[in-house]
Amino acid sequence: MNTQFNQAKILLVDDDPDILELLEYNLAKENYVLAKAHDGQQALDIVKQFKPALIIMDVMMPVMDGIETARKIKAIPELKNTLILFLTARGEEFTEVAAFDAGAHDYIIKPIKPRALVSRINAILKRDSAEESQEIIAIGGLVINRTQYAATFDGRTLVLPKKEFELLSYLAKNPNKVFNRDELLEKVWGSDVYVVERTVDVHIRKLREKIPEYYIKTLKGVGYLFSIEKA
Amino acid sequence: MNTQFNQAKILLVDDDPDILELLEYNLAKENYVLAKAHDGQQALDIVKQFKPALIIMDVMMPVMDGIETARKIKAIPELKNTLILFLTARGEEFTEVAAFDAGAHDYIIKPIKPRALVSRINAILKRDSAEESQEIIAIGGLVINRTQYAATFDGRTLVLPKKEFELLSYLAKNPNKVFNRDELLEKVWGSDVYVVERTVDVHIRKLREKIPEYYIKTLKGVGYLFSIEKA
DNA sequence: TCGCTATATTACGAAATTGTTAACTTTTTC
DNA sequence: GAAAAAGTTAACAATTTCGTAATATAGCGA
Repeated sequence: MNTQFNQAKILLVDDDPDILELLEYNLAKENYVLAKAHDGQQALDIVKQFKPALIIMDVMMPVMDGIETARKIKAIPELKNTLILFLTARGEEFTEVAAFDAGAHDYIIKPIKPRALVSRINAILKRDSAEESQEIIAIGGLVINRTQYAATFDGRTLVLPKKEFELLSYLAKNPNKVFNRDELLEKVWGSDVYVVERTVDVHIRKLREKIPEYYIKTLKGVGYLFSIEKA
Repeated sequence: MNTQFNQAKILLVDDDPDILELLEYNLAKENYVLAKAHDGQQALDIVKQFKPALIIMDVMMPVMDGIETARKIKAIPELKNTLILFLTARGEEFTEVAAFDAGAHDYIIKPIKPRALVSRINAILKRDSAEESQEIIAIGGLVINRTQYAATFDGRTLVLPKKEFELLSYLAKNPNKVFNRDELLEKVWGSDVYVVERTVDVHIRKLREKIPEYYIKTLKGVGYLFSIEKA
């Protein structure tokens, strides 16, 4: 089926053991890391430790229904961004509105067709992880258009050679995240390029001449980080 | 789901990241090209570069509300015809009149139902894009008539051999988009033609003799791009 | 505050990329 | 089938970008 590394964690929640098994069987084949819960309460218990990237959950469950469970999970700050996919039976009284309101990303109508399910899940998780080459990055007056290979700051055009452009793109795409020189070389220069670490400094400096200096901060001994906060 | 090529550009504007993500997920599935903004100001920054066909925007936003933003966008001559669709919460104090006054095409009441949203958007954009295979390309004084295989600049006839004509057509049809030599060879020469990459350079040069030189820009290490902007 | 270490800055040369020209080949036209 | 036009290639020139190293500056712990 699939030989690549998936490794994404998925929590399966359903009170019907058959469904759980069906899901487990099909997703295990895809190398996902799985956990199972039989009801909403159990899901809540598990989720904090397991921290799945995606939760596949039946809407209709005893004890606590899917909507309610989703709402409680979304209320936990560190799990706010967990993806949730609901399972619902055809004709089941199901308020689509309530589901999306509770933070659902999608839903699937039972009976489950394994092929469709798997491709849908692959799609959801691929999008989430594959750090897409977003065509437009906009943050703090800075607009980077990767299609045009052009960037503007407060409307004024920035002249950015390739390396500077790529470096700025990478930093701006991951604001408030620190990268050390090695990481930047790896991500921007590529894993096969062998240059001295200090090269990064020089490019950082050139960028600082073109955008507000404080946008790129130095954390001594740690790395560089893009952030539009002043202090 | 939708397997066809949409390619229409949509700008999403909302201060709630969850809504943005929800919209992004559902529209990306439809192959739209997306950009996101978190507030009105950012939307304004982006819009000039991105030139979306449609803007989906929350009405209530900090910094600058949707109505105000829409008004400013509509005030930019080249964006006058951009479609705008507002998002508004039920019961939100929302003057429909003001919205349409600001140039809105439609509005949607939250919570968002993805299926409905997508079909509504498909409908809006389909209606708008009766786009044929574009037999006439006109941009910045340049008029290319593919049916007649003729081109003029500022009214004067350009003498363009076939390859030059095709190359210019392709570039002008995709303004502000960068292509490297490989892509141009693929698209203009065809996938079965085997010529040296640098052949492109020579044709680019010949074109530059016939239209304002700055129309075709070189991005070192990246490719060529057609743009009528001067700098 | 001193001294050590990490980062900033600068300038310069090497490397990579593109521009330009002209000779050569292929295709088209008459 | 010859002449003209178009297309391709290759060589060399011009340009830009990049990486390095040397030096200056700043931050941090003792």
